[in-house]
Amino acid sequence: MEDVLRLVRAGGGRVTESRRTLLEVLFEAGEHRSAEELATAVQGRAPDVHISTIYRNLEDLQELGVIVHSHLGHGPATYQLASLAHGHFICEACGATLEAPDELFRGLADTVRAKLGFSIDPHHFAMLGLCMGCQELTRLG
Amino acid sequence: MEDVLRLVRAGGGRVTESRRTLLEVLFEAGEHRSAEELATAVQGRAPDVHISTIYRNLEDLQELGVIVHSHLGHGPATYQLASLAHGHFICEACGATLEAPDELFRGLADTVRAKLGFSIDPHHFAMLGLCMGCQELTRLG
DNA sequence: AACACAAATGCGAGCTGAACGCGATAAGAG
DNA sequence: CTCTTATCGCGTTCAGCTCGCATTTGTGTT
Repeated sequence: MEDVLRLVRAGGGRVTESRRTLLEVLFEAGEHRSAEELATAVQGRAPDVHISTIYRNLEDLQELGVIVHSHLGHGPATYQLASLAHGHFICEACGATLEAPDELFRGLADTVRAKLGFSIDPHHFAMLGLCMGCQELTRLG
Repeated sequence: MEDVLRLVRAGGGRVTESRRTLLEVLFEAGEHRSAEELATAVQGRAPDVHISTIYRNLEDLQELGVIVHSHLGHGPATYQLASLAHGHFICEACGATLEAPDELFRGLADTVRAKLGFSIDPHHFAMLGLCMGCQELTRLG
């Protein structure tokens, strides 16, 4: 947290109440928070912070590499600390979200680097599919 | 094409001018077309077709399994015939799009099925990362 | 060939998620 | 304490898509 504030200042940025509060919330809130959720949480402590300020700060913090956002489906983007980033598998049928340890992607990452020269970031977009339960249902129905 | 029209009728649907024209366009246009692009193409032949009709027909055709849509980035969704579906790798830096043969995902698919019981559909969301050129640039600074 | 009726359409309004323009405010270097 | 300018609050605007509703149009049936 203190490190991040130092990083903000180092980049010519200022540590404002909204920015500090947003960071506090991000550190406490865990994963997969939408901008709207973060705004509500921030406004619980600093009521006048406008949602557009949240969006601007989220963008700034991303540029600093402190946080990342990902898309888990058709809803709003979700934000979290970069250190917590991981991949996701989401069931198209029931919406269940499985978190994916990075090891799972290692094989794909190696293959893609070898064949296409491309270095993947498996976190940004979720990977869709069917969870175990919904595969059963599909098979039966 | 004829098969698709038959399928539409079989499902209680009707073959309207807008629906047939949209299908023609989809068969001719190839891959990665946004709803807006498809609308423009359709309107070249049937000027009164409204964009909301395009969206509704795209949805219906998806439910029939004739087409699929995917998200290649932060812009609009792109549509194409289900038979042409494939995965994508997109460079976060320069936007380059690489198409991914399904074999690339086989290893991941097997691992994920074994470990999580989850059956992946690698087409829906693109996978981000860095292309060869942009990796070089990043390395150089 | 005409009918009836649900499916589909055109149009406009509405919705969500996000970005922008602008004048006011305040962080923090000197 | 002052001055510069990063940041803010607010309202507006945008993109992408969805919905409600009156009207039109396929299509199986007569």
